[in-house]
Amino acid sequence: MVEYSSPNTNKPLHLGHVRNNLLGYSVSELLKANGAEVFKVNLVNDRGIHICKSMLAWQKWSNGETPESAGIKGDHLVGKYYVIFDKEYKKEIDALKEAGQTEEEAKKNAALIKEAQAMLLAWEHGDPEVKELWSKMNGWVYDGFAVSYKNLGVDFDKYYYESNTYLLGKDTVEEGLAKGVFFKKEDGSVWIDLTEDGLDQKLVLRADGTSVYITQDLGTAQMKYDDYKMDESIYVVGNEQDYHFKVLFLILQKLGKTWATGLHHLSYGMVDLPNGKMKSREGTVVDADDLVKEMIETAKQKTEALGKINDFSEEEKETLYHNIGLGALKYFLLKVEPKKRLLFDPAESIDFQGNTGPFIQYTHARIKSLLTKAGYSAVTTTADLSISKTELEMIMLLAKYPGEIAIAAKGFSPASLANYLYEVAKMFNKFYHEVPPIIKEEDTEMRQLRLNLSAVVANILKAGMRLLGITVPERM
RNA sequence: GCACCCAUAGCUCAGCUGGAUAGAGCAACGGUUUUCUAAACCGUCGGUCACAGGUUCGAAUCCUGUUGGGUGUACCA
Repeated sequence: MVEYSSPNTNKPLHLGHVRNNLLGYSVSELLKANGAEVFKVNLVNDRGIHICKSMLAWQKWSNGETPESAGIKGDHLVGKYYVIFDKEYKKEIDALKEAGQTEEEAKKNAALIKEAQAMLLAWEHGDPEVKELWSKMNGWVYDGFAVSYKNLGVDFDKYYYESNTYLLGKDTVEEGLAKGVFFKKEDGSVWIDLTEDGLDQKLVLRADGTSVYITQDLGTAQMKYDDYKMDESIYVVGNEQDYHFKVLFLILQKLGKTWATGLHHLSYGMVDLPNGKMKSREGTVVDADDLVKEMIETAKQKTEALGKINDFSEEEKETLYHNIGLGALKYFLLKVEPKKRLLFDPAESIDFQGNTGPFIQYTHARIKSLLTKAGYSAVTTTADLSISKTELEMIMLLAKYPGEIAIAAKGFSPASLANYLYEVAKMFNKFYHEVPPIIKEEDTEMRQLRLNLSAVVANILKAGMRLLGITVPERM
C-alpha cells in the first residue's frame, strides 16, 4: 500500500503537494513494475480547526459566494476564506496586543479563534448546521482536487477520511495498556516510554480520554491493515514528520504487530523557493494549478516557436502541450533524490533542454519518426555484424533497464530511474548523430540492427517514463 | 539542550553495496544543418567532493569530531 497526497481540505494544493503526489504515484508504478500488487490510498484530512477557520470566514464574509457564482475552483475559494480568516485573526491579535496583552494571550483570546474552536466542538457534537456547511465546503474542495489530480495524472484506489478515523486508536491504547507497553499517569493520560530506544516519553491518549495525532494513526494503521492485509505499507510524507513515524512504527512493533516491520516512511525534503520556505498564509506559495497551467503555456510557446507540428489538430496540440509541460515539471521534481530538499526558482522557469523531461520525450519522438519513415518491422538479425563502440555501450546500457527498475522500486526512489533514462536518451542521440543515415543504409542486416536498437531505446524510454507518470509523444 | 537530515563546478543535480584521471545539465565561449526532427550533437572553461582526524592496499562513499544549513523535539495535526 502506498499512502500519498493526504491533503487538508482548507486550501488548494501547492508545489509541496505536487512533489508528494508525483512521488507517491511513481513509487506505486515502480512497485507494480517490480511485481507487486499495489493499492494507492489517500488519507484526507477533512476535519479540525483549520477547516473550521475557512468555514467561519465563509459564514461571516462570503455573502453566500459559491464556486459557481464566483467562477473560482472550489478548493481555491475555500482557500481564499482560510486566508481571510488569518488576516482578520491577525487584526484582532494586534488590537488585543495594543490593549496590553502579550502575543500568546492575544492569540488565545481573540474572538475569532474562540468562535472557530466553538465551531469545531459543534462539529464534534454533530451540530446539523455546522455539519451541513462542512459537507458543502468540503464538497467544493473535492471537486477542485479532482481537477488538480486529473491534471497531474494521479489517482487512488481508496480514500480514507479523518472524519471517519479520528476516533480510532483507543482500542489500540487499551491493548497497549493491557500488554504493559503503555502506562497511565495519575491524571489519566496514557504514555509510552521510549527512552531506552533513544527517544522520549510520548503521550498516546489525553487525560480527558481524547485522541491525539498518534492515537489516530495507530488506529488508522490497524484499520488499513485489516482492510488490505498488505505486507508492505509506505507513507509518503514530508521529512518534518520523521520523528512521528519513527515513534509510530516503534509503538506498533512493541505492540507485537507482526506487520509493523513492513511499514516505511518515504520521507521527502521540503520544496524551497529562492527566498526560503513556502508559507500558505503569507501567500509565498507556488500554487499547483497555476504551476501546471504555466508549464503547459511554456510548452505551447516553445513548441510553436519550433513550428514542427503545424499539421496537428487543435485537440492534438492541446494534448501535446499538456504532455510536454507536465513532462518537464514531473521530471524536474522526480529526478532529485526524495530525501533531499529541492530548490524551485519560479523566475528561472523549468528547462526544456539538457537533463529534462522534454529532452527524453523528444528523443522518443525522434525515434518514432525514424521508425515510421523506415517502414520498420521487428525482425531479428542473424548476420555477424561488427558494431561501433557507441553501439556497444548503448546495448550495455539498455541491458541494465530491468535492474534499474528493481533498484528504484527497492529504494522507493524514482530519481535513479529518471537519471538512467536520461543516460539512455543521451546515448541514443550520440549514436544517432555518429551513425550515417540509417534509412539509407544499404546493408539490410545492419539497417535492421540499427532500427532494432532504436526501437528498443524507444520502448525503454516510453515504459520508463510511464513509471514516472510521464507520457512520451509520438511526435513533437 | 537532545535527535534526525543535508553539504560534490558560478547555479541545479548524478555518483549502486568503498576501486583507476570525480560526472551531467544550465550559465559563458566556440563549432556542427543540401543527410533519418538542431527541444539535438561536438569542443573549451570550470571542483582542496564543507573542514579536521581515523579505518583501509585504496575514501566523495565507512567511523569520529568541527562548522554551516534545514527539520523535529506540543495533552496541534
